[in-house]
Amino acid sequence: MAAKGNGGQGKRPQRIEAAAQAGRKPGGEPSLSLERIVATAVELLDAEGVEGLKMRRLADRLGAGVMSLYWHVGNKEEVFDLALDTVFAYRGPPPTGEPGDWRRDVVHMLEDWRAIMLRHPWSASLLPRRALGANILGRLETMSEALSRAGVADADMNVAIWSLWNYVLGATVTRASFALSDADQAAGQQRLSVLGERYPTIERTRLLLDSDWDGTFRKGLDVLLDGLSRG
Amino acid sequence: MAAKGNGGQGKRPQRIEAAAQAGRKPGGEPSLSLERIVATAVELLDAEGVEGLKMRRLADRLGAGVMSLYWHVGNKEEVFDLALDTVFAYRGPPPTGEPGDWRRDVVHMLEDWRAIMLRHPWSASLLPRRALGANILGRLETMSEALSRAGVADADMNVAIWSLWNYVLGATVTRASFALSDADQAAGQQRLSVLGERYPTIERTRLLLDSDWDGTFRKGLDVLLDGLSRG
DNA sequence: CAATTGACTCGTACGGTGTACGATTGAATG
DNA sequence: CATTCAATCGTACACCGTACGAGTCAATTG
Repeated sequence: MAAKGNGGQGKRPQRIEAAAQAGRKPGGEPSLSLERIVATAVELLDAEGVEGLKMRRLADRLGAGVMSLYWHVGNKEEVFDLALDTVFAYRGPPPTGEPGDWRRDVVHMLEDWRAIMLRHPWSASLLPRRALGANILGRLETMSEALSRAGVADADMNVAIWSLWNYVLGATVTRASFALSDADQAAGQQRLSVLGERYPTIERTRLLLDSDWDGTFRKGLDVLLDGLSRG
Repeated sequence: MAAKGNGGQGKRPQRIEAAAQAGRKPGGEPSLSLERIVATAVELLDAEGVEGLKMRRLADRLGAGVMSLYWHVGNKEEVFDLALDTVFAYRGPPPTGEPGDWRRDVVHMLEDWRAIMLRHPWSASLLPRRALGANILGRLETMSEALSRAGVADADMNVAIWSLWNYVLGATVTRASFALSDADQAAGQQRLSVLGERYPTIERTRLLLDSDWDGTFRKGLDVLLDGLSRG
């Protein structure tokens, strides 16, 4: 009730069907379209971050008036939803290798997912507060199928799926957040000076300093997969 | 560079020290104070969510003028940072039981953390984009110590810490996001109708429907702890 | 052909936001 | 009393998302 959280598409009269026949500039550009808007939104998010996405700026990049966007989009929230789900499209594992290798498939999908979130850091911070789009659901389905093939019983499926899901989401969110907060060196240095006194174990293990994020991610994932497939 | 990401406190001239001697209302209220501001911000966040926190509304609740806040706070971002870290304070495990039970300590802390995030759902969605405050670092330290006691070598510590951390963060973020998006029933129903065709495995395991979140969380955590303590 | 429709674009305007700036208050200090 | 300084607050401004309605053109219809 607090959040508007519009899961399905709204019931605006606009843009029921049809595309591209009227209203192009004298130059001859393809005019506006939902695809172009979303693609540009992703560009802008990549370049400027979540708070850098303003409707006016988006319209500028598209060479259009601000209000023209609202024929296609409804509101700004919807732009976020669409950008998020667009970015999470999954092409599936490469066909090389044996077809039955469920573990390879799962790892590939999760690492692909993580790579996307690291390439588009805004997506990690946006995911928590948006409903799941088709592409995200598709990834869940893909993972469920693979685990089913791996012999995980339906009764244990929820634990398995959510454990993996949570792990990847958490890993990426953490990683993205650290990459950002380390950007300002001054604060980092200041943090270090306090570290030795108040957080001795953290400092000893150099937890925040030279974590091998990729390796750590893989190892933790292995632990999880071992435990889950063992039943 | 995209985000301002002010890790440490700023260098505003205001509020270096001192508190409470001047400027109270004729009534005799304790006037303004950083503690009161942050506490009220948490109240407001609990009641209205992230986008419900406006400086004017916060000032109203405090019976103060809007700009009075800015003597204490710097900007709105800082209010978020402070509210977040305040909420994550940890009192430590209950002293009952044997002192050496590392696993109980770790589980207690993680479940406490998760409970907090579920009680304050905004905190889960805010955590991804903010730097770690003192209380969050404290939790990392507590966990490191417990794992060290458990016999985890320093070399393996990063994997252990981050795996657990990621798991809890992901689990809570996911949980909070689902609680919100299921609030609008209409969209949920619509999603179900599509589910059977496009996502058969999801539907068969009733993944999104009757997940036992608490039980699932515990089981996944056990898998992880088993694997990690085994080395 | 002219008239109508409807997809699409966009300028203007409005209410709401965070906050810069300077005026104001009142206790503490000389 | 005069000065200082912590603290409060009203006004004003730039910027935001977007409601509203007018404008443009291709396709359709008579």
